Amino acid sequence: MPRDVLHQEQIIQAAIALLDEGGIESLSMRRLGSRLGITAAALYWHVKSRHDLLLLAADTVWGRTPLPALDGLEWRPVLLAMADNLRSMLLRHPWTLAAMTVQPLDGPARNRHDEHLLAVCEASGLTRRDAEQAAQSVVTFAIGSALAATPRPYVSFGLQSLLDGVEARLAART
Amino acid sequence: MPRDVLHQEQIIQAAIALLDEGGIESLSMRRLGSRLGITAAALYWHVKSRHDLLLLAADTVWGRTPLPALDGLEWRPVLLAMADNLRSMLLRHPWTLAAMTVQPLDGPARNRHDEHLLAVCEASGLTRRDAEQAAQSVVTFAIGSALAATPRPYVSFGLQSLLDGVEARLAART
DNA sequence: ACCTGAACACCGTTCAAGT
DNA sequence: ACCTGAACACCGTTCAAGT
Repeated sequence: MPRDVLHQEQIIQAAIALLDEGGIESLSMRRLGSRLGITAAALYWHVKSRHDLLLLAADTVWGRTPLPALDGLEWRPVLLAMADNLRSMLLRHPWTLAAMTVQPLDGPARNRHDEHLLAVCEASGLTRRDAEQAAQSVVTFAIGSALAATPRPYVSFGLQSLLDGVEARLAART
Repeated sequence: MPRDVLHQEQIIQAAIALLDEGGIESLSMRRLGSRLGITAAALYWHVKSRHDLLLLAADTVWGRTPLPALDGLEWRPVLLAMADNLRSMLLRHPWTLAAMTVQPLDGPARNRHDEHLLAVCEASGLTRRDAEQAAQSVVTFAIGSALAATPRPYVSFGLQSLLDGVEARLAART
């Protein structure tokens, strides 16, 4: 188990390298194997399938998205930063978007990111339900901006408007 | 040209059928050919490549998204309807999302949709620049909601908040 | 436990050759 | 103008067999 986990880790890293270089098409079991000095068939000892490996790779890069500290007082800039970090990670690894089209991701890293976002929204004073919706809206917009290749100033406009709307809802409660 | 265009049209329709049935993986030139009673190689007379065919198919279904009339007075419900129509089209043909990851779409149908959205935003009284940003924000959110599999009530929250923000910007101008 | 070799059932694309 | 056949260089996955 310790040895095997290490191998799987190596395989995922090599897969990410391949994906970053040539996109989703360039991840083939044969190519990946030869890069690791191994047969394509041998990969199946460590990984269930190409499909599964892709999901593992996607969750891994998701885990590289920085999560800003929660102790700051302003929730808006934190949300903006998280959206921007997520968007730029998705643009840096566009194959993650392709991975999402084959199956909704919910690896541990992705879940940790979602929970962090939710925590920020709750800290703003929104009700639990509104915070959940606000958090989901932010990821939705960030993911959409990557897939739709939305230019940065447009992203900023959309996010600001969204948060303005959320803030109005918040103000209406007090 | 008349005959050939008809053939290309048939090929695209058959491709869409295949894609709707089994997703992006199930569109193969060989399978498509055999469904049309033709060799895979023969398809290349009508279509440049599989990649190209996929983009043609995506633009075709984009063209099936209804565009609401512009004569209504309320821009908000029109925008909400357009976002909802787009989202449900994307969910009905999830392979369009995969197509977007291989290349930003800009077929005629897609462009017509974008222009319609822009026209609605401009009719609201926003400046040209703000209208462009608002329109882009709406597609971004709709596309994101399909890829992120955002549940419908969450989509509604996000879109309402976004439009609240836009409306505030509009009110500030007058 | 981990890996190889060979096999199966596929791919996209090109291109000479047919009609 | 439109299509076929054959070929090339690939795929993912399984599985007996090796160590």
